[in-house]
Amino acid sequence: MDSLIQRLGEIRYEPEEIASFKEAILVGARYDGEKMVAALKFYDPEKEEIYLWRDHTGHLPYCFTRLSPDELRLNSNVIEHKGFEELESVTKFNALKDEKEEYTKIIAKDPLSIGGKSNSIREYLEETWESRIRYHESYLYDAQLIPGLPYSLEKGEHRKIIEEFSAEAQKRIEGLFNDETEEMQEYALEWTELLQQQIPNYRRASLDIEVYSPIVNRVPDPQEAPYPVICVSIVDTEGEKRVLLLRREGIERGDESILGELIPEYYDTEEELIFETLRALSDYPFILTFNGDQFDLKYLFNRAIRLGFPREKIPLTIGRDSVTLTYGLHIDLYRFFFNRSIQVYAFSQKYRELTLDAVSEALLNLGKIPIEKPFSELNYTELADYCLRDSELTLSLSSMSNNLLMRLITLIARIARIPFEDVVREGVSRWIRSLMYYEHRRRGWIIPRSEDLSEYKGVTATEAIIKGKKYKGAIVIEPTPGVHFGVYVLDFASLYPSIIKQYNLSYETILCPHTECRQNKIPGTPHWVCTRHRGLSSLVIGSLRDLRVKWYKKRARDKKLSSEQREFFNVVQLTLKVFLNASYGVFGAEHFPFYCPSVAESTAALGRYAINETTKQAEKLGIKVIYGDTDSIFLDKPTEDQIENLLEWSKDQLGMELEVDKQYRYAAFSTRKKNYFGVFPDGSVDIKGLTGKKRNTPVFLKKAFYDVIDVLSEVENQGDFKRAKEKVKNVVHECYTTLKKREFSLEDLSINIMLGKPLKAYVKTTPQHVKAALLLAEDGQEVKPGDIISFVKTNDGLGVKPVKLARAQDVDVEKYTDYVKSTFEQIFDTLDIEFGEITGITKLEDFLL
DNA sequence: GCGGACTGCTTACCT
DNA sequence: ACAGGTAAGCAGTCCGCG
Repeated sequence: MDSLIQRLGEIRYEPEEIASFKEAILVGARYDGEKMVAALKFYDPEKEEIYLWRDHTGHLPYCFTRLSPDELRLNSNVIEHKGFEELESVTKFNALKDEKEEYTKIIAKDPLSIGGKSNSIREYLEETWESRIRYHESYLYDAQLIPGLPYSLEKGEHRKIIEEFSAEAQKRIEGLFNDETEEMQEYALEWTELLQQQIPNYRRASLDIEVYSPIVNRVPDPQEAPYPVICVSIVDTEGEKRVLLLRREGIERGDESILGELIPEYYDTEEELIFETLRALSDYPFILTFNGDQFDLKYLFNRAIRLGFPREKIPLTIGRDSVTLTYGLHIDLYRFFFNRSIQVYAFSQKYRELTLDAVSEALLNLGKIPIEKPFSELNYTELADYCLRDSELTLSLSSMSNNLLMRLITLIARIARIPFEDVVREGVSRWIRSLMYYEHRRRGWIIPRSEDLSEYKGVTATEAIIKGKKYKGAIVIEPTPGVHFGVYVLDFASLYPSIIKQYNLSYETILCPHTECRQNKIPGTPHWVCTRHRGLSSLVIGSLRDLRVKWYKKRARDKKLSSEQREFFNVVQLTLKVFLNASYGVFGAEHFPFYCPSVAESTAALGRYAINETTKQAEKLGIKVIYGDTDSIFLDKPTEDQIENLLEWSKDQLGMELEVDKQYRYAAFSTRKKNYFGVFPDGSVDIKGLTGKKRNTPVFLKKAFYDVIDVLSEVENQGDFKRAKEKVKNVVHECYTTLKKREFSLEDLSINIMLGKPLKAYVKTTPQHVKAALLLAEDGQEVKPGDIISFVKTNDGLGVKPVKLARAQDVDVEKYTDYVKSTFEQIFDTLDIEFGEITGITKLEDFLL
């Protein structure tokens, strides 16, 4: 062990600090507590190395107060604070009041002297501004540094490298923004410049570890790290694959041929195994894991400590809920895939469950290696194979679709101005917060405290339909039940961002201080909007919206471009979509630093206004509106002229772009909102909100449901319904009788519901899936939030049993027939008119007779 | 003591 | 830690019932 500790010195601990480089991407930023300066990490794509650059400009942490320097000098807690450096009088623009103000900048020697400890300077002052911004971010904003962009370094001075983009492209973009203000044009050009820069290849490796556990189904606690690490796999972008195994007594080799060319490395001691792992980790600029923050790297670190490695020599830094590398960057894919915005908008909900198996199965069509035996009983080869697959999957997730994931991270970093490791660990509201902070610093605006905002802008005037919500949201138009042939769906392209742009919404423009603006009312609210200045968020969100709609989305579909170019434009438009979709919501989110419910409320109110006015206009033109939700209206057999007319009207009267989104051969509605299906001219089907589609629906019912949909997708006209009816009847009848005869397996009957919180957090009620989960827990299985509980309905006991613990005779068939009935009623109700007139059948029970 | 009406909780979905 | 609106099933409570 002593010699190993000695050899720890061989492991590269930090990136090299060099005086010059030609081109490297800014990827990381942190505060160097030892040297007391900001430290930046740059990635050189040529040499595939990380460089360190420490600030030498003398930049220091600070915050602001409204006290004058003289008043402050009376406060000895501040002036005599050991971290106090100096005071400086500054003028800042207060956008809430639309006037300049004098502030005193309190400069400190280190970030913790400003805030973060009980005796920090901000604790001795009643009011401080900008004292809660993390130092490394504050540094980036002040230096106007943008992560994700290439820089050069000469004699210790870095410079942004901007690759000129073609004069032609520049002209075209300018052309698109001809009708906009100069300010808007500037923003559009700046964004494009930022987004079009090359994204390099990132040299990276993925890591996965396996740990011995004496208890089956129990993952050892990474804080304690009580048991040995028995296997480590590392796979990199150059194609190298390694598996490191710990020799243990009584373990067989197994058939190594299943590993192909790979030769596992065997280690006699765990210390050597961990040493080699740490050495390998420090070889790569980027290390990818799947849940490494919570498990793999945390376990490695704590295990290393436990084995006697000195903390300061281990090339890992452990945080409250993250583990970072001292040399490279740690990208935890679990954190990124967990991000709702990424899940929904970047990957269109292709994966639902947040496990490596589920995510890779959904995105790569390849899952983890199934194992039947407990971990401790696997032979070396089986263990190696299993562990290797996890690393391979993790790396593949970052490489698929031409490195989509790495590109997304880079682009988000550029827009939000945050380091890569924060992109992966933080949510969209933090990204937008960062972008807003950057803009404030650049403009010399003081960043308002949330108290400042709520003082003037905290009011809402509408009442939400849902109890407990803060204001009224979108409207859903009551559907006209029945089958409608020839339906056109029109929608507003990014409705809320369009509204924010068009109506100048921003925290400083809503309820602004000028009396003459009070006339400029938002329909449906008592709020008014500024007529003097363009709002910051209106400008930022507006320019991003226009770029996405007018440039990136169009180019992503431009057949004149190579598929590679199109793909790039598509990644950019996806990234913009993530930001835009959250841009309205954040203003209604309390934890957002620019929380401004009046902005959110006004946005929603204008959305209702737009849809209501459009509906009125459609009806004026003689078109029947059969449904609508938030930003869309469904039209019954409109003519080309009528559509054209309505689109024109919207552009002229609302200033917003209404588009034809889709067209259905027919669409079927019941009386339920958010619940319909539509058949496209090519026979494919759009299903919205129907029970049969939901992920908790048992397989047997889902299958019957999709069989029915198949039949209905073939219906071309009213006349076809008669034959379709017979087929549908057969399908449902078959399902019903098979159920009655108990011929479905338990798996077919299982209901799958996700556990939303820890079992003990269910204090108000005990839903069925929780009852089932409690039975699993009793049986000794680990159950945690995010797990999908599979259970069947039973006659005995609690009325439910986990599939794993149930027997066929336990099943409550009656309960399942209710389920069948309610699922198909959603469809039958829509067909009521046609079916009903012929047979008088509306309810399933009658239908089956 | 039981059952129907009602409210609230929970999940999954829609935009 | 982006928002609100809707459907569905069930848990739990209240109230009436001579």
